[in-house]
Amino acid sequence: MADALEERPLSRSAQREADILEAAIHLFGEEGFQSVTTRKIAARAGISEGTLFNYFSSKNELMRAILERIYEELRDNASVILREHLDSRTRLQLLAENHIEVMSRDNALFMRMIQAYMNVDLAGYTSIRGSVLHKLNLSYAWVFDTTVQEAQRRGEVRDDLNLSALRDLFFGGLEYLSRSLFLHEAFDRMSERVGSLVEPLWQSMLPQAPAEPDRLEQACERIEAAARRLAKQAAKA
Amino acid sequence: MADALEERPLSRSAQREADILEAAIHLFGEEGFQSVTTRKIAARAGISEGTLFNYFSSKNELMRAILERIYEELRDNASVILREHLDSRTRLQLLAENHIEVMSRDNALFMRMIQAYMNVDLAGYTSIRGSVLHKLNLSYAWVFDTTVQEAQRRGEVRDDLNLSALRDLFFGGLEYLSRSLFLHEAFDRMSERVGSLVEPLWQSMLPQAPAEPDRLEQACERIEAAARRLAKQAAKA
Amino acid sequence: MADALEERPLSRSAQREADILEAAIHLFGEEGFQSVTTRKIAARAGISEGTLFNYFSSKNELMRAILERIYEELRDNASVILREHLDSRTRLQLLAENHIEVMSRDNALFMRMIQAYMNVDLAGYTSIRGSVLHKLNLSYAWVFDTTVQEAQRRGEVRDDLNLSALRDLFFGGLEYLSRSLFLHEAFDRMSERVGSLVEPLWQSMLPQAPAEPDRLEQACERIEAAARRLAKQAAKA
Amino acid sequence: MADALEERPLSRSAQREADILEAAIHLFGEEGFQSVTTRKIAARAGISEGTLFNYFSSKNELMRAILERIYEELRDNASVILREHLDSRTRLQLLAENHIEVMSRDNALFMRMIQAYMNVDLAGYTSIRGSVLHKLNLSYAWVFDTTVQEAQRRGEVRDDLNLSALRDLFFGGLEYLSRSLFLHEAFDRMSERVGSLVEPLWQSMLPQAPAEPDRLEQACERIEAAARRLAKQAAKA
DNA sequence: AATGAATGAGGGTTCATTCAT
DNA sequence: AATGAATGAACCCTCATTCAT
Repeated sequence: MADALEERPLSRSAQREADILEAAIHLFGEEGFQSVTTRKIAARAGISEGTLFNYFSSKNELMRAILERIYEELRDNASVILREHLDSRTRLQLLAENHIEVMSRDNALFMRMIQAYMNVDLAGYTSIRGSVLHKLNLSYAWVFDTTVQEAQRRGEVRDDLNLSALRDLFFGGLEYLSRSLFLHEAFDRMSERVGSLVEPLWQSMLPQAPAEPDRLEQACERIEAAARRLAKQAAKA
Repeated sequence: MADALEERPLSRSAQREADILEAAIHLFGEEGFQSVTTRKIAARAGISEGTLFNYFSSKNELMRAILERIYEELRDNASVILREHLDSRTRLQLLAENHIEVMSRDNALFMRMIQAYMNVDLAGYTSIRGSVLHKLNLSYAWVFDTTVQEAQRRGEVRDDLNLSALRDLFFGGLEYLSRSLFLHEAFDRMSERVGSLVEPLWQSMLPQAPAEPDRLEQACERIEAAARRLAKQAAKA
Repeated sequence: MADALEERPLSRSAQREADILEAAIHLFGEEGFQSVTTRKIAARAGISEGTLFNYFSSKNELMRAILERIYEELRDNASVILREHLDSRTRLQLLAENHIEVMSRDNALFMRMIQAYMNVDLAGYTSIRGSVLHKLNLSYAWVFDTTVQEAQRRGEVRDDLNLSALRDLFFGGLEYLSRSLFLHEAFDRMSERVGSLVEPLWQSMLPQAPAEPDRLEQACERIEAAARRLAKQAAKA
Repeated sequence: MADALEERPLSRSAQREADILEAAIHLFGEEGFQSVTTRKIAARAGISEGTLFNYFSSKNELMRAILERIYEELRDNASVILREHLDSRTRLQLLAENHIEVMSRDNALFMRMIQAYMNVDLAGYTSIRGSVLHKLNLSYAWVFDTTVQEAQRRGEVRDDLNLSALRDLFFGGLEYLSRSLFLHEAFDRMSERVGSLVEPLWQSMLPQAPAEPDRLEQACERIEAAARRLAKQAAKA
């Protein structure tokens, strides 16, 4: 009893739930969703198998709860980032770093849980649309949209951006980068790698359509030339 | 169509193998790798369960064969694209469209098989690196690198591109786009969506650092000036 | 009989375990290890197949448990024999009878389990040496060694016996005798047959190297001569 | 064709049969009866799976054929030994050595085949009695009986031997010795070990009940001494 | 005689979930 | 609330044997 005195004392059942989640997160990360049995989870959480199902009605539900927590954390971190940093470029960089950090943690647990969840969702003849995962994902992806839209309001980036495409590039690119970092165990250079990824995206968003100046010059000159010729012909006529 | 007409009939065993693959592809796409049993596959292929294992030594091996064939197809298509189109921008667009098409086919089978395979790889004590999947992936990702590098040789794009980051953005972005199309069953507008995704990438690769707004402003003014002149002359005429 | 009357009822799970063992022993004895399926065992024990694996982690483990129990029984019986009987010749006889009894029971289950276990051991990459079976065997064979060594200390048998060879003859001979009894269903004369087998062994252990007939003849004559002399002197007296 | 010219040409089918047996013997010895599949045997024999069954109607039949050959070899060797050696003690030694050699060969193939065969026999609800194995065994065990009986006729050993018990001791002891040698890979001292095993058996067969000569001598002397003392006392008296 | 593709009836084992205690 | 024994359907895979060619 005494050892919990200093902390906000979780109710017994809240503590149990936390224990189960901790155990599941650790084990899923270590061995993968399929390989981990509810028996192992219960054992690591220090409870009996039956009790586990008093807290989470199924193994899939446990997975869902974990995903929810991770998304919640992603959102919370994102809020802090947006609150503490005003510069849009910095915001994107930090959002990306946070995304990578959370995805890679616990032996890439998050990535693998998402994959497992997609399998479950599809296997169960459930449409992905309307699935819990989809909702979580939407509510989180919103922070990217917000950031870009605010940058647009400030005039930092172009107005005619295709937000959906940029979002796909951003999160898709980060997922691939995450796999790459995981593969090569190169997390020490994460921040730099993230920078390399965000930079081209950012460049493409800047107001100036990167046009080939020479071509623009030439185009202007051609129009002017045409105008001159027309003027001459008009004069002749 | 014509290219299949002349084919000699497959040998009995080649036909069986094709039947099994067809059945597996269909079922995996429909219900997911885990949910499909070897019994179901055998039943759909019209053979006994034992026979299946004469052709593919395990269920995982069957999955591997499917992945290999899809990667092979991706590479073949990519080769044709590179051969028939010289313009780098067009190449990227077509490579992307091909990627999406193959990924989305059969109820997003490919995407899901990759995920399933990663689970298998991670669950075993095999490192992903050095796994079959990784090799296939590498050999295919090479076509993107090649395309960009040739564009660099031609001077179409900058020399100092971060190839790895662009690759992650390209394939990662396509994967997310693919999910999105799949979700909204919006494949009719696929080509356009791909264009929206490739465009910012391409822009970021162009040699020109984004011009200052002033230059564009000036160009517009010159064009408008030319237009005014033309208008006046027209009025005279 | 009396010793079982007072026993407290087995706990539920201990009872289940006993049920499973009983079922397995019976079936293995009747049909052989390979032919008996876990399904059959579970059915006979009145449980589901899954439950069986809650008690014994594998079919092989079940076999191991049976072997262990039989060896334990052999050792226990042997201890009682050694405690209750001091005469070495009697000890050997009773040890042999006990061995035969246990080996022959349940349709020669024990003999066959050992063979099955050796197959398992050899098939796996485990060396027989160091295997569980080997340890059990060693700890039991020890009672024979002990008996002989005590006989040596008492001077009943020679000091220069080859214990290892005698042990092989003892247990090997008993195994063959057991097969023979089993074959001819001649267990009613078991005790007599065991005696015939132990006798030559015992004879070979006795201190006296076989004397030449002449020596024995001479000794008898000398004794008779002495007796005659005594008889004469007695007559004088 | 030409390559078989110099040897007594086996008919093609005889050669095939020999190939199959060779393959089976090698594989059974290496991996055990159960673990070896007919596929492996066919592959090693250089024939197709189907062909194997033209020569041996079942896998069990193949095992039976192997056992028969080994027993035949045992008998043949035994005949030679009896023909070439007249001394009974030497005969037993050589018979024993031959037995061990054949049993231990090919990774203890023979021992393991016998075990496998017993399982098959029992599993098939066949009585061991009347089984092929039993007949083979009987016809071979006959050489031991013959040897002992001839020794009895010559008067080398006692007339009242229990032949059955001695046979069990002989073959049973050899089987255990064989296991022991196999276990400790101590075949270099085989001949010596066999001697240690045969010796006590032989001793027990010798006509003279083994008595300690010294003790007999001493006893006689004591009796004589006692007689002398009595004589002296009687003389004094 | 020879082939080898096809068989198909199980084999042992797993594990999320339930429910009587 | 907590337990943990019991479930049982389903899993992937094996392999001796057959038989059309």
